Amino acid sequence: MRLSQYLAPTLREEPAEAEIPSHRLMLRAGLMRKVAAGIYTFLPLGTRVIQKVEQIVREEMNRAGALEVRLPIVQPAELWQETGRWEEYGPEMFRLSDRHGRLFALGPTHEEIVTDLVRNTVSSYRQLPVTLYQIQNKYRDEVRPRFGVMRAREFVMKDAYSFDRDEEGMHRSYRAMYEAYERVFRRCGLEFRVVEADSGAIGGSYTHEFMALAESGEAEVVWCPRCGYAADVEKAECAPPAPSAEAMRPLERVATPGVRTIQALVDFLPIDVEHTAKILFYAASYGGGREELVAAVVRGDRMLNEVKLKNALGALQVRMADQEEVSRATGAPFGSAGPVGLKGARLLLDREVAAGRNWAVGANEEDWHLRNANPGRDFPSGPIHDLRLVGAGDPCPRCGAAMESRAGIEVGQVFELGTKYSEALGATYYDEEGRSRPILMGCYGIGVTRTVAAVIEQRHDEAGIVWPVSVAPFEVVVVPVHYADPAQREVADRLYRELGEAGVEVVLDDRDERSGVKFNDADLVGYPYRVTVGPKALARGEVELTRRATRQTESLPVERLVAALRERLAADRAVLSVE
RNA sequence: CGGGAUGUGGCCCAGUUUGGCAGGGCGCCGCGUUCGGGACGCGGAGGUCGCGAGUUCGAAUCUCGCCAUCCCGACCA
Repeated sequence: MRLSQYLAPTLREEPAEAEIPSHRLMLRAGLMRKVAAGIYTFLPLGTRVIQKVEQIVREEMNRAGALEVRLPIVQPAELWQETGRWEEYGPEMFRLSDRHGRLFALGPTHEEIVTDLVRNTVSSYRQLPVTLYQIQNKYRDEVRPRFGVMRAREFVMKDAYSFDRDEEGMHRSYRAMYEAYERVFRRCGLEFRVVEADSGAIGGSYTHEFMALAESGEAEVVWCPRCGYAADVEKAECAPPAPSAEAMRPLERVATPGVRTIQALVDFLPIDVEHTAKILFYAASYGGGREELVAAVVRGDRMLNEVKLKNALGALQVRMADQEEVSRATGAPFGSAGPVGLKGARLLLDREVAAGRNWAVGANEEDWHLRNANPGRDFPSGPIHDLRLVGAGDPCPRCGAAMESRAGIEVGQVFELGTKYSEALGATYYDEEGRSRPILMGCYGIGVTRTVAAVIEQRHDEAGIVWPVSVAPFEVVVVPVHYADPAQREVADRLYRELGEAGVEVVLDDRDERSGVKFNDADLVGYPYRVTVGPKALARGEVELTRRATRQTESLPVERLVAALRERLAADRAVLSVE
């Protein structure tokens, strides 16, 4: 491809609307343009990168035995009503109606459609197992689209669904996808961790997330450097606290005028923060409009994990209760609540509070606190749950070593669904004895456009993107310093032609621009290699080969360039290889 | 949905406080000079100042309403 005939509009200045590196660079390097919040047009360069990732995904899916299909984006409401998700999915689903007033959704995911397909086409155990996948746009009307394609409303996703006769088969299918995902992300050059995750609303039992480590990530990964335990912070546990050896001291009521926060309490008494406990009030909803006020007690310096709270309660949703709700139900002034004598809310203790002694807590009375409150003596000793958010430094639940934590981008997730959808939609098969059985399902997603963003987050510098060869839009750019010069033109044209013939993905920057413009664009777009054809080296019959990642340049004879470049590319591919 | 900010040519921004000719840089078109890290000169095109009302002799600027975009939070298969 000749850049003079290509559409790669790079921007000299930082787009005002973009914050994180991948978003800024995708706009600046001419990969995409915004059309509306969370909705983008992909230009030729961006399209090529997406296709590269798609192709890697496709190869690994096919290798794992999955079959590619194309399911509709426009999906009838009836199917979603059958599983109850027409209501459940809420405002995140784009909905529309046709000219007859029939309701449809733009697919945010495809469990309903694919299960409908399978219930109508699969009836015998002989047809199982089967795994179907597609690579296609998905639509989710996110509350807050942000960071470019990181959280978009229209995005490219690979989604796969496995169908098995029994649990064992489901585990096998799951394992196959899990391994395929590891290969995909390794080939894309991502630094990632596979973590245990909360199954959330999708209702499965077993699930892992694939997290690309990056500061801009919206998720947090906690892992143990010793034994390898790794989990999404929403799910992460830590080793249970040892029961306190302290003797219970007598309960003491202390005047604490104006003290409303844990920090103020620590400073005022004074007391160490490890002996303070706080109450967090939540409104838990269980469906059918049933709501309940919940009081969760955790150590003063801990954060509550809302996902754990939700799971402990078996609630559909929890939200922090507001001041007014709390004082109405408990009669306790906000900021002075404590577990001793608390009324009007369901009390839950974090393990750490249950195991501890002599807590400083609110007295349920303005300007008063209690010291040496003890579970079992002064307030109920249960129910006990693991409610706290764990983080860096907490002991590993498996081996006790101090864990580490980093932000991550969720680029993929694998789920075992069991029979949730097959039962709702009546997807069954007949076994060898002619008995009808529900099909066991799994579902597996990769955010393709998000993966592109994750690669950029991990691989960029102040000048631009630093693509790994596997997903770069082109592998090499040939830059004649001054294309109008006949000698340079002749060599540049020849190298461009020979590289193309050798199967290298190459662009020729034949634009009538100054060399500085072309060099800067080459760095911005991030082609892994640049071949510079300039008068200095050319006088010796040489050209320069520069590696984008290191900026290292070597000069070599024109006739050796093609072979040398093929060698370098082969070596780079070997690094990303999964063989 | 709560909080904050911003909307002026394709891009980045000034002008709004104190109402008075719609500006600069980049990019774009033409000519010339230049040519190893975002050149220079000359000439040129391009704007309902987010939209709608209102105040005023006069509104990018003041008032009211709406919309869009971005950030933080809540939310998130």
